[in-house]
Amino acid sequence: MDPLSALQKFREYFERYVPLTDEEWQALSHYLTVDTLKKKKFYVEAGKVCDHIGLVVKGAVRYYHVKDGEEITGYFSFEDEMLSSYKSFLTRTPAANYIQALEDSVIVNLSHKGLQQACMNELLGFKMERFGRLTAEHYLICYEERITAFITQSPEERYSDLLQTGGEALYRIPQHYIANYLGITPVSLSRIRRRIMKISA
Amino acid sequence: MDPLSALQKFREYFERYVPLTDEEWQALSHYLTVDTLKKKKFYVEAGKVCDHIGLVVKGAVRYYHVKDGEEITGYFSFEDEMLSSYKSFLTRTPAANYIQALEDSVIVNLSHKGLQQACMNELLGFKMERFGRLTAEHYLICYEERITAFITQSPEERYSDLLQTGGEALYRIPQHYIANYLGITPVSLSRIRRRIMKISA
DNA sequence: TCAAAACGTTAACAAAAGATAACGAATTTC
DNA sequence: GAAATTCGTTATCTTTTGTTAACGTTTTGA
Repeated sequence: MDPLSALQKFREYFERYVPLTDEEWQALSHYLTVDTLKKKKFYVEAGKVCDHIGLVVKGAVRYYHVKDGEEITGYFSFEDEMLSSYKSFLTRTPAANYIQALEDSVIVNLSHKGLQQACMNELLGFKMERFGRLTAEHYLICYEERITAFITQSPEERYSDLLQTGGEALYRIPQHYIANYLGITPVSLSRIRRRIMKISA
Repeated sequence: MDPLSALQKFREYFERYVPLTDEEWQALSHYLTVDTLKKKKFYVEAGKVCDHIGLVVKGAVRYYHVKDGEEITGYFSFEDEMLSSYKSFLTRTPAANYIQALEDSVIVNLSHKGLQQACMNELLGFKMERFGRLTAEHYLICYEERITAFITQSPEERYSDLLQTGGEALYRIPQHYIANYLGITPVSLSRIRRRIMKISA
């Protein structure tokens, strides 16, 4: 993936929230970098401050925590999704989680400093602020729904729903990561799968 | 609680995120209403669009879903916290949940239309946008942490943590609501409480 | 004020999930 | 291309949770 079409993808993503003039885009793109992240490499590591926010233009990453020496995967970002350890990025405190590339990936990054400068930019400030609000709102809604699922649904229901809504991206993820995502063990997910198989068979 | 000091509380809350001149506050307060919500009355009902966002100035509310005829409590807002059925408010779609007063409450409200007007207001627009972003980010972080707890912790750990961080507000809430909040049944929470009692005794 | 409803706990049993280990298959790595 | 690792499933056993029902207590509301 060449840098120019990567940047173009970022522009398309941004303009889904806030339209830009060519001049504004010119100014904004100044603050962006196009980076590659090889499989298994880290976008963020626990204990370090996450200094950027990015858009996955190609590839996929997983978010995970380490508890009692075990990795627990909590989330994924695929093409056309933002990624960051949001709390760390927003509050400038050390991240509690790792973000690691599941595949060779291409990411368009905006550093914390770059974002600050873009927000102070006469031309861009208002639109950056608006983009930030809409992005935060978007994830707020996603998280709200996920919490609701934890409270109102059984693991089996959560998995069934995920199968319906998850799309093909699901098949790129190892089962035991999905189990973590659902809040259960891999062994338990395997049993749920067998139960569902029998019903639908 | 008189309306003026209720509004003053809203200003203080707002200025924790974005400072205002007296003139700006004058303009903003124009869009606000001070409402009372008697115990058991609804701030929002499932199926209806949530048309406002508010600040709890006095009292407390609970958020709940109804599934298979059962109420499942997912969240609470106490004094000095915002409340809204965010997804419904932001996307103008019917709410999936109820919000009900746990106590007689006083709420400073901003309607969707009021917010829009405030955002278009020459004087206020930028600051409203910024307040919206910071508020969304605040809840984003809260939700992120709650999801992490579901994934990485047992119900017992979640309850222990809640006891430490929850403060006195916890004692105003019936146990079975807390059980729902933790994603378990009231019976299960009762057992967890007994286990913890025995350990600390 | 008094009956009704709501609440928290406990018991008994069923169902589900966690922990651990084993196994072959697939994938990775050198 | 061979050895090592990872992965998904299954089995066994233990622990936890869910379900239902009962009970005394507190709170609510007419």
